Amino acid sequence: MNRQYSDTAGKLVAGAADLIMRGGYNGFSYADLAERFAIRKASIHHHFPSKTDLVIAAIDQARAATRAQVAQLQDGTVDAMDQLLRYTGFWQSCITDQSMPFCLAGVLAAELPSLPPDVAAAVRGHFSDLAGWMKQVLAQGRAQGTMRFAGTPGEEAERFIAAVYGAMLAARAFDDPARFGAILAPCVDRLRA
Amino acid sequence: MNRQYSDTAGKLVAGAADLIMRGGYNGFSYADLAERFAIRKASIHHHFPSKTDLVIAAIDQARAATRAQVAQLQDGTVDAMDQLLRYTGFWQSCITDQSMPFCLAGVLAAELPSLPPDVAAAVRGHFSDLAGWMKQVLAQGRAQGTMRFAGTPGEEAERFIAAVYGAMLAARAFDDPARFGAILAPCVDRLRA
DNA sequence: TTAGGCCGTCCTATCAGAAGGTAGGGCCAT
DNA sequence: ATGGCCCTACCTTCTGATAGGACGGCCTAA
Repeated sequence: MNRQYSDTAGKLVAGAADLIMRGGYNGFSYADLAERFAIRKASIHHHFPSKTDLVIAAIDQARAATRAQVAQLQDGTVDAMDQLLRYTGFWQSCITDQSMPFCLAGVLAAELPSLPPDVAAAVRGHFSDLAGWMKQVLAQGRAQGTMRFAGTPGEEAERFIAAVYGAMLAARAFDDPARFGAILAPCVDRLRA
Repeated sequence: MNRQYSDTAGKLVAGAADLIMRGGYNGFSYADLAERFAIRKASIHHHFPSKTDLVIAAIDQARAATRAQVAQLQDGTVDAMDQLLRYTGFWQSCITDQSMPFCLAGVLAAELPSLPPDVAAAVRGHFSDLAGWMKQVLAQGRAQGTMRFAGTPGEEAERFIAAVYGAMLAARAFDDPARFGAILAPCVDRLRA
């Protein structure tokens, strides 16, 4: 469904995502990307006419990947707490091996007010996706009796998401990948029924 | 001690800080700043020869302001829990009235890997300051018997800081200043003895 | 008192390089 | 022969930065 991209276009999107994770929207240029893939700037413009097209494609790809991962977890065989643990574990390993040292949308969210409107909308879309999924997981956990928390699943989802992104920022600011898990562990434990 | 700046230089630092909070390091230029204060770009270079000088000055000013605020709270008349509440309350009001919609160092932390090394060092310095202060507040709160938490004050400080920055990011991502306080309230309550 | 020099501030003018982007052509597989 | 892909060759605007000069305030020496 999201394989409308040629090999090159896919490579470019992935490369853009990687650069954005490290330096944000204004932290990379077509020239950077061109150098990385030994291609000309104009060729990138062939696939993505403007920079916002490229960045939105990168965000959309991340959203699609998340949706795919979520769909896989939602076949009913994985219980709510495990879904949460896989989510945080996924990020822990990405941060540790530096393959994805930060959430793409997280970096962009930090500079939201200065982003082109349609990029900003895509970023907000990602957080909306994420909040929706997590709310559902928490509701399921409570219904299954494996989770316990005060307030609504929606409120608790907001809090947990904030904790995840705060932990990411802390891991980056203190230059210590292990801090991500150290910060989140008690948050997860607190949800245990 | 930090009033080595002329009026103009101070204005410029404040303006730079404001722009960075909204768009990050690469999200503003000397031209933006020049236009805002109806001054020429070259005049800014007179005060701050390079962009890193300017940005470091902005971070240093923020750190100095924090230190001053902390020193005021540490005269012994304000108990630990109140210090924490004033800290979060300060940010809540800044975010709500958009006067300081995000922590300067927080935005920069998101793009840390791509920052000039000396800017990155200043950013890490801010987080180190903050962690040191909060650890001390938490230790004091526990000693006074007004706070209770598992683990060391240092660990708990890391978690609380992560929660604060996560809440900031959530407020920005969901475009809802009230979310900051809503997310932090339970974190504060949890510390109450 | 005032002439001289100096310093801090801000200016005009200019620069090299990077930014995002466009026009148009060649090559190759269908 | 058409369409997709990538190229060379440009263009414009922005970016951070420099050189050098104008102006004013301030201190000092005559």
